[in-house]
Amino acid sequence: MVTSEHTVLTDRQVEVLELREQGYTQREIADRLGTTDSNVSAVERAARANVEKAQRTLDLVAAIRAPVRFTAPAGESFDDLVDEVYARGDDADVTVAYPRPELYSVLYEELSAHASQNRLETPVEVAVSADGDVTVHVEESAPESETDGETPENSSGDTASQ
Amino acid sequence: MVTSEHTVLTDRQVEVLELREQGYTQREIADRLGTTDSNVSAVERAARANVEKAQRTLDLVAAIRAPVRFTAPAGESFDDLVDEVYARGDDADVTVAYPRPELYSVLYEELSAHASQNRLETPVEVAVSADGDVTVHVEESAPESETDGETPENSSGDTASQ
DNA sequence: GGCCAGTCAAACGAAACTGTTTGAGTTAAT
DNA sequence: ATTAACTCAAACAGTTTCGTTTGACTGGCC
Repeated sequence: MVTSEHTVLTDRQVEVLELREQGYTQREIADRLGTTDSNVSAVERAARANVEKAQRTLDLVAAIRAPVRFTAPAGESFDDLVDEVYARGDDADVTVAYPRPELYSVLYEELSAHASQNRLETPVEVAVSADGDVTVHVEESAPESETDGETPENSSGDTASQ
Repeated sequence: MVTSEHTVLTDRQVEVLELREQGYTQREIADRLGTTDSNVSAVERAARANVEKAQRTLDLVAAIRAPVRFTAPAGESFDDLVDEVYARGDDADVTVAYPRPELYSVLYEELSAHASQNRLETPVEVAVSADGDVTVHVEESAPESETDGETPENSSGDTASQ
């Protein structure tokens, strides 16, 4: 029973993930644990969601710690974006760890879904870490709901809310 | 405002971490957010704890996915432990990514706190990943009685506890 | 001594998350 | 058409975590 505590996973989730990795089907695990395959599916899904959250969290703090951070506006071309990465890196005394063609393809690979004709369709947040790694992140758009007029972010009210 | 969602951090925690990284004191942040320095301290502590949890979580799933996993018993010598790592690696067709002296020192560095006179003081869980990385983990504490029984039989009605 | 920056514990209500059940749905193979 | 393996949504009660407040505390530094 590997660990359990001090992680974002529960004991149950670790249990299921472990057995799953060993090749058991959800039904087999359900029988062993005395529950239903539906339940095992749900627990496994929650577990994998938590692992992804953990991964994203580390990406986030890496971005927070990055000495170079800026937002590339929608409409910017890939060429300009590449230029900007190098320029901002210079300003902060950071050496970007990729030569130009490589940086170009790295950016393209991760942004092609949000670009067309070599131009960004949405604003993109760019970070360059202290060791020159370049990371990009696309802000999610506001999720849609039946009722309009959402205010997902704080509106500068000092109302202590949680 | 980098991201927020789909991580293990709350908006507040990201906010504090971000401002902290930019060099503000807790009091300055408290004034800006309209709360107390004590509160900022608490939020920051929770945030850092969550980041550590995220890191540990990824370590855990790496261990779960590892093709080689075994528990070295208390009392085993470091030399035997090193031997065992190579032997078990061979069994699973995994090439350990360290030559002997290096593996020895890597293990020693991480286990010296739980060893004396070149022998383990507690059982240690060892994992070798598919690419040959070796990881160790020391179980926290033994809560209660423990029976061996490794047979994967349905043994009892374990009340679903969480 | 008085500041400054920060930590820690206990308490609180509010919000989020947990595993579980139930029931329906999908996809592929036989 | 049946089965196996799995997904998904909604609901539930129980647990955990959240931010916050209050108050006391530790070290440095002047």
